[in-house]
Amino acid sequence: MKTILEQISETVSRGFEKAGYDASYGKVGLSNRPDLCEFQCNGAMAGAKAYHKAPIMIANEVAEVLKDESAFSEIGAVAPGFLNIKVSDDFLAEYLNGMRTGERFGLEVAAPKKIIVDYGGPNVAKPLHVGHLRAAIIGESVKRICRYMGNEVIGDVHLGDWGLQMGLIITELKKRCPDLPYFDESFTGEYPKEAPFTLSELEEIYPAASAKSKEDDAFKEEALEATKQLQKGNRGYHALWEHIMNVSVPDLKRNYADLSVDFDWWKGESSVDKIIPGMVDDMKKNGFAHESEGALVVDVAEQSDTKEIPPCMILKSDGAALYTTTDLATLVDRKNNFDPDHLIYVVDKRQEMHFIQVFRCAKKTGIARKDTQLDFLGFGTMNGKDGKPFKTREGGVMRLETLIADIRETMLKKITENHETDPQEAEKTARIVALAAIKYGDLSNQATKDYIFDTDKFTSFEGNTGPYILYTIVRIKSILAKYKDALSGASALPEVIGLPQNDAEKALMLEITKFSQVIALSYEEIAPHRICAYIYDVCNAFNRFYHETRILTEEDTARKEGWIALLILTRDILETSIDLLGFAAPEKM
RNA sequence: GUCCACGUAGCUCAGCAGGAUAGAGCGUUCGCCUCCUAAGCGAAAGGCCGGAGGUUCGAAUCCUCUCGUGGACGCCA
Repeated sequence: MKTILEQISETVSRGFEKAGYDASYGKVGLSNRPDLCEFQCNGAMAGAKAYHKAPIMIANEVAEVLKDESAFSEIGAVAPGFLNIKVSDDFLAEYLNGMRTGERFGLEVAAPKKIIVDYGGPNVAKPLHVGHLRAAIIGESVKRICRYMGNEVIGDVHLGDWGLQMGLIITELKKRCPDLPYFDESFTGEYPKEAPFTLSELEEIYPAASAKSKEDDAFKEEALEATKQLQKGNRGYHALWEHIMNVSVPDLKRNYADLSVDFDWWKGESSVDKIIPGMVDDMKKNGFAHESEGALVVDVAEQSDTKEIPPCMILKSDGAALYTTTDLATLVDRKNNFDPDHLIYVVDKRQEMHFIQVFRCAKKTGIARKDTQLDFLGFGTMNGKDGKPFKTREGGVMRLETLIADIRETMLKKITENHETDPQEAEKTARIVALAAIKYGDLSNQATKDYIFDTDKFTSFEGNTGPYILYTIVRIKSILAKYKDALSGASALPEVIGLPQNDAEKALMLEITKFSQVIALSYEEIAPHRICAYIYDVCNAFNRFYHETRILTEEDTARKEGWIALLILTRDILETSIDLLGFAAPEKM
């Protein structure tokens, strides 16, 4: 089904043609003067020059041609040359009924593409902290949007499980427990099945080792060497690495599940390690890679660059792989396993340079096809109320679990304050609302900008917040539930949406019609915040309508049934939209 | 130093394939519950869209310069 703007534009374009002008001037947009009209066309002013005619004359002629058009209840020319349009009730109701019966509410999708969204990047052995929140939330939403648009989409967590942090942990462990068999080079037996550390010990070991390496050069040297040994296949180190993974990954999975974030692939840097030697050889053989300052690099600077782009480093001067190496090898792996048309990296925007290098190198060396779309969606920093990076009161990095627990507690308090509820039920609802508060709070901002994580604001039921959205959906559900209860036996819910009965109802209907445009735009721009803005508009329109209309007590059955059908569509649109953002609504709250 | 992003109401943010009077929310002030969840709705006050030029019939939106803030600039990830 064509979007409402497309349909109206087509009609107006025909009008321009009939009046003797080029059809291209008939493009219609949303009105920016809702007090005057619902849709507007500015084509007459654009065409004035070409036709040497006053814009108002052109607009008048077009309006005259279209004055009997059944889709419009009003079309008029206004100085200096605007065409102001209101759609007819019949047209609007017909459009909504088309949405109701159409797949994806009439949203048209293009031929499916294969897309990989890379949006995790947590390091194993480290607990998730608030820095991982944005990647998870934005990436999950992007993945769902891509999928909704009919594409085949893979979400990959892309674990940091192969770099220096593993060497650091191994080295620190060696200092603490040198007698473990993993450090005995002559040991040939089987290593223990149980890890020599617990999760919380592991979480303590890494920061300790990291801190040590910053002060102690010898320790850092050792860690670098251990990293290299691990990558070379040292048996004991590899066994330790497996322990680290076995202890850490289940915990990561649990944390992501808590956020309703899930990945199709749990691959990591380690899973592409075997690819690296061959890839590097190819780059050398084909003349892409050369030595520079002891390291192996590929030049990626281009003539048109306005700044210097350093070469893409493939191997460090000690021969070890690094970030770029594994990212490139990952591209090789992904091509072999999935052959994606499009890759989207949801990563902190400070890593932009790195990805420019990787993308250019991949294209240049043929690791990515020339027509593969490589996108870097860099997100901004999550700041505290003071405008500085989000920290705990003590100034440390806050664990993600702690943050989520805090928000849940706040929500639980609010829910129990306002309503008497069963404690278990309240707990469940609090979890759902808390997730909405966090995710909506993040996604309603443009991803690329820094934003302020304000707990008080996000958990509020007032304003543009997750809880307000859920509250509105619950209101709708509540009416539908009551309506259903009153229905005799197995009668079906009414389906057909009727003509709007008042301004508030028409306004709600008009908001709903924007669905296709909004989803398509948020997909094109990879911009979930567009969906947030849309949802908020729909909720406001609904609440206004709700306030003016007594639905359940309406005596005119046809009217009432039309409203129920409209509520069902509103609910479905809202629930579909929040699902694209990565959260859901409860039945009651 | 070079390059990039951002600067919109007291605060937090939309709007940026140029259009008619720049929008929300919070906060402030004032109304509205015998009625489907008042966790709601309505209204008021609050702006030289950082500054200066330019392109255009028309600029918050495009271009140039300038000031301010943040970030990136080869062996961390």
